[in-house]
Amino acid sequence: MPDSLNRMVITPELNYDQLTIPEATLIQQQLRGHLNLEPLQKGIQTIAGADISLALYSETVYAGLVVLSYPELQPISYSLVKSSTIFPYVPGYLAFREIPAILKAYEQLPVKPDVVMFDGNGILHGRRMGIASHFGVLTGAVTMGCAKKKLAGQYGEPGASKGEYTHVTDKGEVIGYAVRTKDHVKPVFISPGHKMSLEDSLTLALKCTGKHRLPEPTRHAHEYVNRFRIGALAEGYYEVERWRLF
DNA sequence: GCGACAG
DNA sequence: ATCTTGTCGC
Repeated sequence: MPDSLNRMVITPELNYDQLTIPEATLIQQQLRGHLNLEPLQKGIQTIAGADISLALYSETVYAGLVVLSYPELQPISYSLVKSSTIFPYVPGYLAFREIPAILKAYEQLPVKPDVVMFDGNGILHGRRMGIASHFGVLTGAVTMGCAKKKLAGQYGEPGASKGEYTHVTDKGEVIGYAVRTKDHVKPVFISPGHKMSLEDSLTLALKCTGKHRLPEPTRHAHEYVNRFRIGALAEGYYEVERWRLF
């Protein structure tokens, strides 16, 4: 890999805007060699959801992470950062468009979450390097993906009840799951990103599922960045206020 | 060439 | 993803 591209992979101040698709593909192939899909190594006490919101035809992106307590799933802190991107949305290369902004929000967190769940895929990707895996390898964080639509592979329709799931396979290997998180609602696509196993991602996704289709981490993240974009929340790091009865 | 195609 | 209005259901 050319040195110029290698710097793009390890530099804290990422700038993917000038990359061509062939160069981005090379970076994904390089990062793939550092993937770790072994089982979780420690207990989980916090899990964050990461997402971005943007206005149509605008290069401004509103990124954020919402950290939840686990297994209670109550928001305890959040980080919001306004940034910009010109890298277009290209299926299979979402990471190059969203990671720079999400990384800034992540760096703004004084205490990192035990797991980060992305609105997108982990290894459920043609080159096994979706945004969750890309971010994980880049930062060393434990990550997983939860997409609302299938990006790659084949799968059978899971049963209609909440909790039922099927394998998503590609080229003979299981790369994720189609999970029914709510009765009679379209399934979501779950896959490990980094530092967790396929089974870990499925277990965590189900434990993070409440009364909505989307798991609590990404559901809250989506809600927060949208409120940030419309001006209801300001950029910065905050700890959620709570009314305690003792 | 044709169909698929995260956000 | 975002743009949009109403509508059906818990």
